[in-house]
Amino acid sequence: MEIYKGKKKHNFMEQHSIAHLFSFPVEEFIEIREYKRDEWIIQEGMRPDFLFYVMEGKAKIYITHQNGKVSLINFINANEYIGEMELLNDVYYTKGIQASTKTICFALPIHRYRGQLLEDAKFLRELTKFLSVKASIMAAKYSQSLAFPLENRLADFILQTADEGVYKEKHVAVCDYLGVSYRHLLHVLTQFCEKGYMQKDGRVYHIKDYASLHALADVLGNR
Amino acid sequence: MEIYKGKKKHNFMEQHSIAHLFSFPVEEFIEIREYKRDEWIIQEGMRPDFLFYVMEGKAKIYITHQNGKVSLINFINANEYIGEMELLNDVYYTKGIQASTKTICFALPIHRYRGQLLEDAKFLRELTKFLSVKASIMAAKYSQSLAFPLENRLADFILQTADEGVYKEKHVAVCDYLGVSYRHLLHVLTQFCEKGYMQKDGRVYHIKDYASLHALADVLGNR
DNA sequence: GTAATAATATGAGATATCTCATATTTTTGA
DNA sequence: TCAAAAATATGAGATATCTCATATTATTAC
Repeated sequence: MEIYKGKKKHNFMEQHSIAHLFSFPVEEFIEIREYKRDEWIIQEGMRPDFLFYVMEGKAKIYITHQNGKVSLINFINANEYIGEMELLNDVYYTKGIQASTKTICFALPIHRYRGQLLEDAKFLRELTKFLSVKASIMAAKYSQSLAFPLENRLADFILQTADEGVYKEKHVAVCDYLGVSYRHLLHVLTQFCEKGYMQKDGRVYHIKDYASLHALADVLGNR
Repeated sequence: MEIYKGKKKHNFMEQHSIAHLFSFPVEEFIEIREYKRDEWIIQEGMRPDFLFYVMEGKAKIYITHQNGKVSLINFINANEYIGEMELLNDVYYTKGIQASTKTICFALPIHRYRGQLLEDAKFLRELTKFLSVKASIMAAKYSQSLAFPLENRLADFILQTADEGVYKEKHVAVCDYLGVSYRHLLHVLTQFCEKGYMQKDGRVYHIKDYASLHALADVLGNR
C-alpha cells in the first residue's frame, strides 16, 4: 500500500475532486492510498480507522465461515464507500476487503470526522442511497440463491462478465461468488458446452448461443 | 385498513411521538394507519405514495419469482421504515409488504415531504443506520444460505423463535423464509426428533436438547 | 354448518450439489 | 530457475434438496 504525499497527492486531488460528497472541507486530514491487486484493504475482524471512498479500481468483500468456507459477498466499485458500517455502528463484525485490481481511494480518519459526517445531510443522503441499493442487491441475491439452481445464476453471471463474447473468469473466484463447489461449477460449465451455449477454447469460453443463456438468466428477474 | 381520524388520531400521536425522528414538523399531513393481520400494506410492483414508520406490529417482505417461487425476504418490526427504497430511488422494483400481526404505522405522503426529508440530517442519520443494519443482515443471510445446509439454519431459526422451549411456527411460512421446500423442511424436523433434539406433540415441538441445537446454530457465526 | 381453502403429513423417485481423491498445468516467490 | 503454491481438470460416490402424488386435518368464508 502506498500513501500519496506532496505533489503526487496534490495532483491527484486536483484531478479527482470529492467536494460534492461533503458540505465541509476534508482536505486537511484526508489520505490518498493506492493498494495493489490482492492486497487487503481491511483485514477481516479488524475495525478500520478510516472511511474509504473508492476512486479507481475494484475490490471484493469476503467473509470466512466457521466451517472454513469463504464467501465472496460482493464487489465494490469506483464511487463506493468502504468502512461505512463501522462509521455508523459501534458493534459490527468487520468483513475482509481485498483489492481485485489496483485500487486508489480516499481515506478519511474516522476519529477526526465522525461527528461532522453524521451531521452532514449531503454526505448522509448519498450514503443512504448507496446503502439502499446495497441492501436491495443483497436481498435480490439472497432470494435468487434460494429460488434458482446454479444454471440460472451462472448464465446471468456469464452474460454480465463476458467481454466481447468471451468468458474468462477464474473458476475459483466464481465458486466463492456464486457459493458453489468447484466441482459443480465445472460440471455446469461442461453442460453449457455440451448444449452448445458456449465453446471451450483453452482457458476461455466463447459464447455461442446468447439466446439460450439469456433465457436462463432472465427468469431471475434482475430488473 | 383503518385510518385514524379526529380524537383517535390525536390520542395516538400524543402517546407515540415521532418528533425525535425528524427536525421539522410532520404532524400536518401525516396519517396513522392500522392494518389487520395478513393485509397487504404495499402490493408487489406498485410504488407506494407513503413512507411508513412501524409503531406496533410486524410485517413481512415478499418477492415473487418468475418460476412461481415466493421468498419471504425478511421481517419488519416496530421502529423500522417501509417504503424508504422508493423514497430514495427513482427506479426500484417494489416488494410486497404484508402485515403478519395487527400493524400500526405512521404514513408520510412522499410528495409532500420528500424534499425536506432528503435535507434532514437527523432523519437521514437514523435511516442510514437502519439501512446499514439491513444490508448487513441480508449479506449474512445470503452467505449463510450458501455456506450451510438447512440443518444449521433451521436450528438457528428454532432457537430464535421458540417460546419457553416450544417451537410452533407454521411450516409453510418457514419454507418461504428459509427458502426450502415443504417436504425437505419436514424431513429435517423429523430428523431432529429422531436424534432426540426435539419432541413432537401434536402441532408443536418441544425442545429437548438445547446443546445440540446450539452446536448446529453456532457454526453460522451470527454475531 | 358446510363447502372451499389452507395447512399438515408422508412416500418415492429425480436432480442439484458436495466431498474426496488424484493428476496436470500455470503462476508465484525466493 | 526451481520448488512450492495455486488453479485447472475429471471421476465416483454420497448427501441435500426438489418435485409430484396423494391423504388427512384445520381454518375460513358464506
